[in-house]
Amino acid sequence: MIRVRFAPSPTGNLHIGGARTALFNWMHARAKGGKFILRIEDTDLVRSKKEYLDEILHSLKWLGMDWDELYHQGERFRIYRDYAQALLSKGLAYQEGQAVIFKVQPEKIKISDLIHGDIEFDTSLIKDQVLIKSDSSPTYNFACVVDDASMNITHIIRGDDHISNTPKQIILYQALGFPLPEFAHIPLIMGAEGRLSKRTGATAISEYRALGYLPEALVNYLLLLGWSPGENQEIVEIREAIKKFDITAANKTASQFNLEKLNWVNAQYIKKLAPEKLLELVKPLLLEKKYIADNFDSNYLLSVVKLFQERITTLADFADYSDFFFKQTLEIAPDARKRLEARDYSREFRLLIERVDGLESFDHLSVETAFRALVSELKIKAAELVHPVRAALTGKTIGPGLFELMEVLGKEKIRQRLSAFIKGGV
RNA sequence: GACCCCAUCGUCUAGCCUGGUCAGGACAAGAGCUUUUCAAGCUCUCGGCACGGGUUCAAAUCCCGUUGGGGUCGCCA
Repeated sequence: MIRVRFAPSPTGNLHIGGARTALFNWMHARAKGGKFILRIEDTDLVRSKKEYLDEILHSLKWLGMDWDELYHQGERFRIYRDYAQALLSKGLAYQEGQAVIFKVQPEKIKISDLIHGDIEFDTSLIKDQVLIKSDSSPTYNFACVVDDASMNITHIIRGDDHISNTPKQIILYQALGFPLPEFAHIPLIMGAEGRLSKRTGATAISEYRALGYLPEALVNYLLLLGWSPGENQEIVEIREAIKKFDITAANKTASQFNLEKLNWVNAQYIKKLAPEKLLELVKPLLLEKKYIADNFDSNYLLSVVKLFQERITTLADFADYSDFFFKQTLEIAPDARKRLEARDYSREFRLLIERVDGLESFDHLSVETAFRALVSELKIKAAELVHPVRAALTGKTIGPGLFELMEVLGKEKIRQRLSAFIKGGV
């Protein structure tokens, strides 16, 4: 039985790199019918915080990763002490004050990493290792080995940055008489300028959630960083990805996080959504912005959603782009105002209101027919009236097709908004 | 500095193991089509095997070195 683990430390949020490590572990377990174990490494008594733990758990769930077992190192100090005691009695460790320290013997260690192949280390370069600190808490490497062994972890899939911890851990496996697991060190995710940091963009998974990225899209993108489903495939559903996943096929090279590509993946997922589903996702954001109330007409909302589904990159875009459908008083963007002030459109707007009001069946087709008839009579190009009308109705110079949005907006709002720009009233 | 890891378009990657297909795709960028705008979509273009040696009839692919990048050297995890 394959058993893997993700072992976050609740001293910060779940970030992009951690999520990818968790994902590769989870994928490996799910691909091979194994178990995915979550182990909270909260041995740092000072920096570990409950809020971080909650955030990590929530982010993992949001991304769709479920775990089969959950452990907290904070509840296992007794176990680490006992193993340290055993090493003490075997004469493999010594005490220094309250601390227990492992005596490192010089030897050559060779591991066969599932991703990197053979890696050799010389332990004479490693100094004696603290197992139990003076405050009686275990060190990372010690607790990690004791737990990985006692939890029967078969594959340790973790970041490249742990390669140099590996020999330190292997000598502990040997001293404790534990069998060695397989190791797979996956490359790190970098930012544009070196390390991925908050300076270069969002790092926490929760930030991406708030920004309006879909978990499926984020997972898909993360998967593409260091692994490929093959056959030039970019968009891959998680079920299919699990079938194809093979940890030994993961890349060795560090990859750079690229927001543009994430945006593209996210837009692809949004486009694939059923409009009703997109409505559900977008509704909380509109409620939060007070654009709508809880009992808002969902047919109207659905029509608006359909208008924007193909043109948004994130869920947050929706609220920004579609505000004019919900706000009572319109904000006119500077470039839209310029359009409206180019000349006096009072006559055209007045006529358009009349035509629209007179329409028996009101949909984008009939609106367009009426509109085109009007511009033809006025002997102007459609575009000459389209742009100012859009500006007056939406406060923007960009957006969905004018006639489609007019259909959804309705006669009443069209009349109100156009009137606002008619000199001397209607 | 020591030790370790890595090296294909600007970015993510396929190809590498089992040398021999114009080095393929995606994002971004540029152009065009479409068009009432912005997107989307479609078509095209630009652009890469870090460098130097070997091995071989043949090297992105195997070997060595150089350079470059990254990681680690805590009683943090």
